Amino acid sequence: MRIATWNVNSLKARLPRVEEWLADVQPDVLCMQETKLADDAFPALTFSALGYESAHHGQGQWNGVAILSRVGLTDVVANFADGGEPDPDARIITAVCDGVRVSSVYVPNGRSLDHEHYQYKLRWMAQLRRHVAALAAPSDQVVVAGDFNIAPTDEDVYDPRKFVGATHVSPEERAELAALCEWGMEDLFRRHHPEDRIYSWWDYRAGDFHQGRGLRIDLVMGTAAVAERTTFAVIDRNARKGQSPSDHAPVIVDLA
DNA sequence: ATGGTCGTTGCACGA
Repeated sequence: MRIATWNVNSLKARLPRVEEWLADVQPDVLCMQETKLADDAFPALTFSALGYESAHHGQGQWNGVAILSRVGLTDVVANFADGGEPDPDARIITAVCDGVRVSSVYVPNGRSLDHEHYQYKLRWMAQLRRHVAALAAPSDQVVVAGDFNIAPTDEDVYDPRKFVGATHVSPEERAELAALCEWGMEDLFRRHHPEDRIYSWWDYRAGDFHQGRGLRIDLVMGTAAVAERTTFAVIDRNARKGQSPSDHAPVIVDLA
């Protein structure tokens, strides 16, 4: 099973690139973020014609998450399932695909450490853990994939000096991610690339992509039962090149 | 050293 995550930064703007990429890469499951579409504008028929079932949780112009699958798509849950307050933003959708419970997540950006949105980000990560725990046990096959807006370590940042005092790298955010690992999840890309400095997001400005100035903030987290099945992981930099790319590249993980 | 681009929408703002 090939599972991937991609923040497409507007599915309306990116649909041609996504279609081309699906045909090329042939993922079995794709988690998308920032579709920026209402549910009734989601191009389900386009994906159906390509062989994919889909589930979308959108709100219109901002946010929006989806899961495509050609290996089954059941038990769809939009928003959090922990019984707490629902997120007013469309940032998480969950489904079961061929025995793996998959969540597509778009973690709040945080904006700055002194911004209210940063507190929202920290609360969101805590609720994500309650959501996962409400639906599954650490011994189950569980994947949480998406744009976490957190670089797990300084190895995931092109120049950590430039991010002192910024979001995406703060100890509090990293502690939230570590807590997900303590529950029983692992960064599946890192498992296969323990030392490589490889990024998944580059600012559109200033030629950051071509200058290698990026962050690895798009993650595929998986429980041990999934991690043991992984044979390969890659970040598809080619998808960040060419005409009208997203500012994020897809992360791809293969399971035996 | 600074700022640089996209996407949305509407005539800024979020990332």
